[in-house]
Amino acid sequence: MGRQPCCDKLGVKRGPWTAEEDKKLINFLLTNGQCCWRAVPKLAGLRRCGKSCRLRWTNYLRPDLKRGLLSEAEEQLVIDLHARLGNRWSKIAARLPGRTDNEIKNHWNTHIKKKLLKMGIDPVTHEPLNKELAKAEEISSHANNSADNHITENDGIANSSEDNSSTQTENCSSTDDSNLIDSICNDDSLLTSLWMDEPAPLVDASWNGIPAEETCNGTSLPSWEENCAWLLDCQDFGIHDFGFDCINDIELNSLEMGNKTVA
DNA sequence: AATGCCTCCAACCGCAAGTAA
DNA sequence: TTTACTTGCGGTTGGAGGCAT
Repeated sequence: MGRQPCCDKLGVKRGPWTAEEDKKLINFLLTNGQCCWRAVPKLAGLRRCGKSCRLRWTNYLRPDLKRGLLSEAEEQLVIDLHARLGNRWSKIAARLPGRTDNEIKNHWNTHIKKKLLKMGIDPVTHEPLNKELAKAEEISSHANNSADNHITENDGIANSSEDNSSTQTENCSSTDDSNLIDSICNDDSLLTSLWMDEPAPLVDASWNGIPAEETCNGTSLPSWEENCAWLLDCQDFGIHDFGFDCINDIELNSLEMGNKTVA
C-alpha cells in the first residue's frame, strides 16, 4: 500500500515562501513551539503542507542557524566526515552547529566536490584520482566493459590539470577551528557515536549560538527568549525587509493566538 | 544592451524509519 | 502483528541572479 501524500495538494501553495508566510510561521512557532508539523499550517493560517513548513523552519528560519559560507575549517570538517560517513548529510550537519544538512549537501555539490576534483581527489572515495584511474585501468584490462568509469575519471583528471591552485575562501580558519577539526577527526569515539546514532557532545563548544544542552538530534531548541533575541538581532536575515519590525509584537500576537481557535 | 549559459541554493519529491492505535 | 500516520533523510529540480559573449 502506497503512502498518502503529505498533503492533499488541493489549495496547498508551493514554491518560494513569501515574507508574509515566513512571518506567520515564525510567529506561530515562537508562540507555540514545535508541535505536530501536520497541524502547523492549519493552526498558523498557512496554505502549505506541514512538510514544507518543517523544511522552511529547519533550513531557513530556525534561529540557531549560522548563515553565510562555510569557513575553511568547517569545509575541512565536512570533507573528513564525508570520507568516513558518506552522504549522511544529517549526521555531518549534526557535527556542525548552526548548519543544516541541506546547506551542507548543497555546499558539497557546488563547492567541495569541484575543489576535490581540482585537487585530484575523488569526492566519492576520497582516494587520489590517479590511484582510482590506475585501479580502473587494471580492471578494464581484465574486462572490456568499464568504459563509463574511464570517462568519468578522465573528466576528473582533466579538471585537475586545469588549475591546481585551490581557491582560497574569504573566510580564514582560526587555530581554534583547526584544533576543532583535529579533535573531531581523531576522536574515534565521536565517530562511533555517529554510527551508533548516539548523541555525542557537541564539539564546537566555542560556538555560542546553541545552548550547551542542545543535542545533535535537535531534541531541544534554544529557549524562546533566545529565539526572540535572535529575531531582534536579525540584520543578516534581512528581517526588516519583510516587515518584521513587528516581532516586538510577539506578545501581542501570542495574545491573539490565545484567542484563536482551530480553524 | 541583449542573449544565452552557468552557478547556486531553496524547495520539492519519494522513500524509509519510527510510532501509535 | 498489521495498518495508518508522522517525521526525517537524501536525491533532485527549477528559478533567480551572475557572468560571458
